[in-house]
Amino acid sequence: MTGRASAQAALETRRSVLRAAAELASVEGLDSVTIGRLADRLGMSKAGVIGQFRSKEKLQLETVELVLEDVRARVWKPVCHLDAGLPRLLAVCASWVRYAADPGYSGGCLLTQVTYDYDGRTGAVHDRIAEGRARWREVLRRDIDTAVAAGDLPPGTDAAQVVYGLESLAAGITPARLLHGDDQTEDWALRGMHAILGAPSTG
Amino acid sequence: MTGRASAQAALETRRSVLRAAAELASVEGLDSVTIGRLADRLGMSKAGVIGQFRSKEKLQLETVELVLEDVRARVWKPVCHLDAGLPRLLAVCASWVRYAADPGYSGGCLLTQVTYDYDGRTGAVHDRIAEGRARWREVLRRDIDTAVAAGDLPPGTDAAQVVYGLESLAAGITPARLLHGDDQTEDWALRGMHAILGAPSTG
DNA sequence: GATTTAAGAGTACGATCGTTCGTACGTCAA
DNA sequence: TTGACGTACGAACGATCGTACTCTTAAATC
Repeated sequence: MTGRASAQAALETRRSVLRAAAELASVEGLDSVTIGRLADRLGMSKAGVIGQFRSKEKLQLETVELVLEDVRARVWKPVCHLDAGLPRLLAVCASWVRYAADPGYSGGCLLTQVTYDYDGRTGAVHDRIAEGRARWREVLRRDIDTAVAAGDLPPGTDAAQVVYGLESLAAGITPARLLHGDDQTEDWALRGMHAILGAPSTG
Repeated sequence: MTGRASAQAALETRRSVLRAAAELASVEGLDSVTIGRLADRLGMSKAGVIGQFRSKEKLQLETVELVLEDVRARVWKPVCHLDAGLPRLLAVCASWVRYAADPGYSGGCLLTQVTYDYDGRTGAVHDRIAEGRARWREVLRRDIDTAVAAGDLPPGTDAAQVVYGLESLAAGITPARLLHGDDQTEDWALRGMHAILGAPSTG
């Protein structure tokens, strides 16, 4: 059997490695995260870093898993208890843009970064990102359909088009912030989302 | 003096290197473009590849310059002769999304790729991208202001917000296409832009 | 036709990449 | 206390990175 204290210490190590990997990846991209640099940054040996995972790709995948969980916890979880349909959609948009504008990584929202980085590649990371995004789209689409059924959105609304607009506006926050220093990105994105959803934007 | 024929051959080499670099960068990102892989792909030696440029960063910068020129030629140039204001804005949107949906690189629009890749970094590539995007924003903003003055957009229109919406919708095309295989991204983006600009979307 | 010039090949350099090995140390069960 | 187990280390592997050099070769100028 695995010892308890050592297992907990190992878990602690995993988390610190993943946290460092996420921070680094947000700035320079997921494949600029090298074992050696992580080892240096953490004061560990390369073997100690990679030993927790079995390969670099596994480490990358776990990093993706970490950020997906982070988004789920900070964007979806605070609003999932609300009434399905437009109310929850508006709340999702608010927490979404808030997260994107202040994700806790110095290189901006890591999910956006990895999404645009791996969209054109093949492999496990691409597939995982595509799957995660597809699920998120599904969540949004369901609430859009509910809103249409409730009469909160016009009948005949193209849910896919609405989803596209929302995710594009959310993803635009990071480059606007980091390339131009825009500090109103959260407002811009949220107002755009409200326009799409037919909600009045309070000044 | 530089010979004419050899200089032309060298220029040919430059272009083929840059074209290969752009194609590779669109898929795997600008810093996955290594001298060795370019040399292999082009059937050249590493020295022959890098000899045209003085360092890898110079090659990266010239690749960025190439794609900026490409966008200018294929997005802006076809519509720049139109009347300033809303007419030209609508035409820009059309050629913009058309370009983003079919940029000629197998990894999607390279400008979008590099933008989201380097937004959080420091260095010459980041700075050049930021400068290019700032100029593009300026072009858009001017036509928006003209449209407002002409009464084609409501007075009090927030030009920065409109610009943000347009560039976000354009940038959303690539991941939607490549991650989910969406083939209606051009429509989605264009309709979203028309909604922002208050133009009716013809079905 | 001889001289000059530059493009590109070839080779090598030190650094770093991801990965694998043997080993030392600490923790648990027996 | 002993034995088994797992963590993390240090060292080393072959491969590849960007760059710097020499050398060949072909074109341009005289």
